[in-house]
Amino acid sequence: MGTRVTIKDVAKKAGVSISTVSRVLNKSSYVKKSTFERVEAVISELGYSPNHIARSLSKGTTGIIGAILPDISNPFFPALARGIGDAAVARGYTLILCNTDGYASHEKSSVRALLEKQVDGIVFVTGSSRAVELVREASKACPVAVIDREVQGVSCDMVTVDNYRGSFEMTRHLLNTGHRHIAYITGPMHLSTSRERLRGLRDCLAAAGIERQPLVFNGDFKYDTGYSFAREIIRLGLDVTCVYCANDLMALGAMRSFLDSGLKVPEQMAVAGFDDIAMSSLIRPALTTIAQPAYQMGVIAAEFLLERLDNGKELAPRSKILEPVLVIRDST
Amino acid sequence: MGTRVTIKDVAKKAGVSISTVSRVLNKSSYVKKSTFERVEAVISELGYSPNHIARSLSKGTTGIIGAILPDISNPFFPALARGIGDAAVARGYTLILCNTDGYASHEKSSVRALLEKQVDGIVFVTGSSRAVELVREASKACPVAVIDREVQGVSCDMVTVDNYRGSFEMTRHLLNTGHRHIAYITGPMHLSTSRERLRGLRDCLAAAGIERQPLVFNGDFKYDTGYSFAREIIRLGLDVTCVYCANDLMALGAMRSFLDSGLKVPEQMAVAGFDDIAMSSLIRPALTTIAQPAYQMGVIAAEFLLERLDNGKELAPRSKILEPVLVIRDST
DNA sequence: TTGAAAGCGCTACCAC
DNA sequence: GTGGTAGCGCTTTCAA
Repeated sequence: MGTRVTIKDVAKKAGVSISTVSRVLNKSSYVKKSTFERVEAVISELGYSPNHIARSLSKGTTGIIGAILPDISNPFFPALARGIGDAAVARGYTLILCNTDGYASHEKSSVRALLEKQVDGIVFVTGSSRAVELVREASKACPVAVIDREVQGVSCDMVTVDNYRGSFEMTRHLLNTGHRHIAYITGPMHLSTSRERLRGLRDCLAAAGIERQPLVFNGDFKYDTGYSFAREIIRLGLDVTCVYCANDLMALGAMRSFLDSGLKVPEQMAVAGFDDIAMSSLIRPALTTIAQPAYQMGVIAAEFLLERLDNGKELAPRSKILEPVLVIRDST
Repeated sequence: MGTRVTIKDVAKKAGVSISTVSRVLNKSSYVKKSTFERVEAVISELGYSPNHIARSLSKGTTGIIGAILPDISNPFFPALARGIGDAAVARGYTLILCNTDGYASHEKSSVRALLEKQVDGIVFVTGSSRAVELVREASKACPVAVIDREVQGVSCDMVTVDNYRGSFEMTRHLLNTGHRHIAYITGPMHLSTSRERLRGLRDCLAAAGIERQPLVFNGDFKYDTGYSFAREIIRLGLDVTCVYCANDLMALGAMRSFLDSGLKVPEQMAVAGFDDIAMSSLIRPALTTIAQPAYQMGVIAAEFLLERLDNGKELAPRSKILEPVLVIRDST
């Protein structure tokens, strides 16, 4: 814990005013070359580094953005967080990270904490059903970019993946490979992603003239849930040739379950997921899934936000829908 | 972007001085009950929330801690980051996250960014060989807790895992299961974790009176590296019955490589790792590995730091060495 | 129990 | 080109 060197110390030692020191710090207006160099010399001599907090207070911006997401230890989010972080750092911003586990209460306290810290903007991956009001509250204080999970009725930048289309294509693939009796394990239904994926499945089935409805289980994106529903499917001897899950983690669980029960995947039971987390390409049989550009989503969302901060705030809300891609591997 | 309500507005509306408002905000000294309630009413009426930046400037603390780590999208770190974050939030702190990819230059700019932001403390997972000077520089400005990878010659809190012992035990297990011709793929050798793990291996071999030296490959903790060294091992027909890797990611790569080449794991080639990332228990054959309590490490490190911030800074540096545990699964 | 006022370290406007 | 100075919004003596 050293002594804090302030702009005043530099000014005194260089024999100039603090205004001048501030000018060389910010290169904000011309300073005579010799003065400039003298000040710079003193700065490095004293090891001075500006107090960003003080600067923030007087400028009204902090150079910090916040990211609110459900759980960094869920394998889908690290890439996303990395994308946000990289884009932020590239523009000289710094990132505060908040985990909510999808609880409205944690989302609320995260929003509050970030706003108190006067972050310049927030990237928000919603997890609770109270998303709208929280996004709205946050938007009153700073720009917000909603990412991954769509939030209706708010006006802010939004970056998502075309979940409907991804799911539609996956379903078509499933139909192409001969499956007609499909079980589907959903994600939490208050999330747009979950709803869209289910809708994609249904519409594709309908479009193909399949009248048999898929067997739908209400899941929650967790590995264990995939595992147990799969076990149920076996136990009940359900007439199903394929289990398609709303995310990879559940698909991995389901696959494990089938394998543990001695079923051959994909011969006796096909399994498909959604996300394309790292694990999915590494296990065997490798999982057929819909790849989401998570890193890219993070980058784009952060860039939307930062452009809005740098240029005027009065840009119209932008939204970007990224195209997911079907990755056919060995599980289907 | 709403109007910022300040303490002044509250004071005026409540007909008191800003000092009094500050007092009710901080409950720092007695305020007459009726005044207190009136102020509180105005606060919620106006939707006032204190500007943390201003508070930070005058108090000299920010309530923010920084975490510097190599890469949040490397599966070992999310749990650790979550641990740090949870402990921080529990104490009312907020977390800034920086990724360095192990580059000294990025570590340096991260340290700088955090110090400028006046963070109250830093949790540092070192990745470069310039760790010592960076930790030292950071320590001049705020408390630092070094985590996971040990840094010699600095005086700060430190939380690590007993890598030596973990590796020793793994080796004993390998010997117990009959392996004598062991190949070992190291991590980056400038990391204490890598060195300790190698030392554990060697010492255990020596202790068991095995004179044949292990075949050591210099790795870098990456999946692909495990994959290619394994392929080399096959290609060269090296006389080895077991490949032990300094982390799970490489072990997973090696295993994949063997499997792809038609070798049976563990019958024809055993594989062992270190870390116990989620994937390791999910693949088949499940990976034998040394489990590290990553989440707990994060929690403890953050708590060391925060206790130091709350109580006096003059605590002697503490260090905690957690015990890893051998998890025997199917790959050995 | 409350108010006035001096900072915290910096930026930015206004003079010279 | 450079200096003086009024804030930024809050905390914290010091008085009253």
